[in-house]
Amino acid sequence: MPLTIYNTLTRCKELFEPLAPGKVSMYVCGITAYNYFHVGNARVFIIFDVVRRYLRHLGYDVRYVQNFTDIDDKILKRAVSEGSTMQAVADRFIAAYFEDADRLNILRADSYPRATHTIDGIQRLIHELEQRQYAYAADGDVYYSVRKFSGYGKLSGRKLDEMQAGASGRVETDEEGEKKKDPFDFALWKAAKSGEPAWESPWGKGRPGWHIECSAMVRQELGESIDIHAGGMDLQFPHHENEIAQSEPVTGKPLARYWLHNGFVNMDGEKMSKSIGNIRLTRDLLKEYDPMAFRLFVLQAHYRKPIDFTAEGLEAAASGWRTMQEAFQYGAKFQALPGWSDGEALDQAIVDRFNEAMDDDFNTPIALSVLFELAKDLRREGNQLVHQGRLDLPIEQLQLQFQTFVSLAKVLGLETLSGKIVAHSSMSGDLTIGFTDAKIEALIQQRKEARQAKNWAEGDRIRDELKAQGITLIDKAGGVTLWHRD
RNA sequence: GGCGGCAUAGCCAAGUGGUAAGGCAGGGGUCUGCAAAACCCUCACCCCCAGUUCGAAUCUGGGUGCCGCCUCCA
Repeated sequence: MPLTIYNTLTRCKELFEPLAPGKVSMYVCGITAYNYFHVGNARVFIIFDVVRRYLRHLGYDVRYVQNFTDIDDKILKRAVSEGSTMQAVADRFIAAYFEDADRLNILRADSYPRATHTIDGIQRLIHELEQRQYAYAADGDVYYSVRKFSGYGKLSGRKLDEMQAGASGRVETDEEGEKKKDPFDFALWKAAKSGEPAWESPWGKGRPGWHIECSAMVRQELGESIDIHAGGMDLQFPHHENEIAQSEPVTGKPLARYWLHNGFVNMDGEKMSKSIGNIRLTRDLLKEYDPMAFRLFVLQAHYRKPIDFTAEGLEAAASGWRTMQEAFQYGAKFQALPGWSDGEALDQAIVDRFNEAMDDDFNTPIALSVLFELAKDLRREGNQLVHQGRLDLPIEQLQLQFQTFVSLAKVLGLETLSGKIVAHSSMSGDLTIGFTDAKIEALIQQRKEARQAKNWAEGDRIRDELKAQGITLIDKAGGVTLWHRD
């Protein structure tokens, strides 16, 4: 089955066909750099990272662009309160973005355009809109004339008249409102206020409005028409609607063929918002949870549905990730066994099941169920090996399963980061080194003698001592004791 | 007021006409001096009512409940 994607623009699942065969251009709205990004942002980045990885897996050459908004009222506000500059604040949180995103195993974009580096493109676009009379200058500001664009509302499925009739709580009494010809018109360019960063322009000193940057950056980085444009649900209106309005009258082409929007992350059933004060920063979350556990948490629900962020849910995901980790770790044990070959073949039937799930609008919950089936098999065999010293399945089959597991997990960005996790988890690393295999064997022998003398207390003491060093004993029938490091 | 979404086991979550994936947690068992680990087994008729159909969690109508967008917000 070929890939089908739910397109917000048409409200249908559609067959995915890129503009240019074999190539995909993709733009994801990134952060406004005024703070560390929160878990809702993280969901966006994880989900579209997976979309990108899957497209690659299907053989597409993907060009992925994600912007940084580095001029904005919130950044300015923070700069003022810190006695810093807008650029310094933005630079700091952009650097932080990379630290956090890297930990979540989010692949680097091909390009990260910044609004302040796109001023020329923004001004050119505004100028073109003005020429076509989609924009008008008013006292140093420039506004987009929403009524001019017949397609306005096509993405979010609303009509201007209906919105106006019912807009609740809308206040249009500020001075900006007075300059607009229509309350739904929005700013493309804003006249400079004293003390704020500003750029020279045909309309006087000022700075870009809220939506124009993305239109300009998409055009500059990817061209006039792209394959996929993505972001959170709330960007549908007005942000993406406005992007379409700004771009399409100028280019005469659809801005994007497929519009994808993901559902929100709620906090214990409530919307995450500043006013409630329940914003959860990804950086803080990662102090408590393995980044991969969070990735698993996000991918266990379909991307278009809301997910509820709860401690219980995170714990469940962390347990699930432990299962997968064990499967990864047993791979190393299997590799050392005779019969493990150099091949990298995959189990095609399983790959097909995985692809079938992902082809259906990126159904990651089902894709994960395929991975869990593999992981549980691998874990059982691994345990069998450690506890019984034998395997039930032929090594060739295990190799196939393991390679398939690793390969498909990687498509979802689930990877063990080369032993780092293990190193971090052993708190008493120095002491562990002190316990050589020989010493462990000797202690086990002591314990065996104690137990034969029915000195259970001494036997348990030795077991506890080893446990404290991260060494687990497995007593088997016949007095044989196996052990392994955790 | 306008538009849209959701309601499946203790929790999370797939499934959109053919008799309920998967994860987490739980229960029972084997093994053990006890324990741990491991292994085996086990756990739902899908919010309510009516209808369509040989057959519905899945379609239609009605009801109830929850949520989102319309405002900077992922």
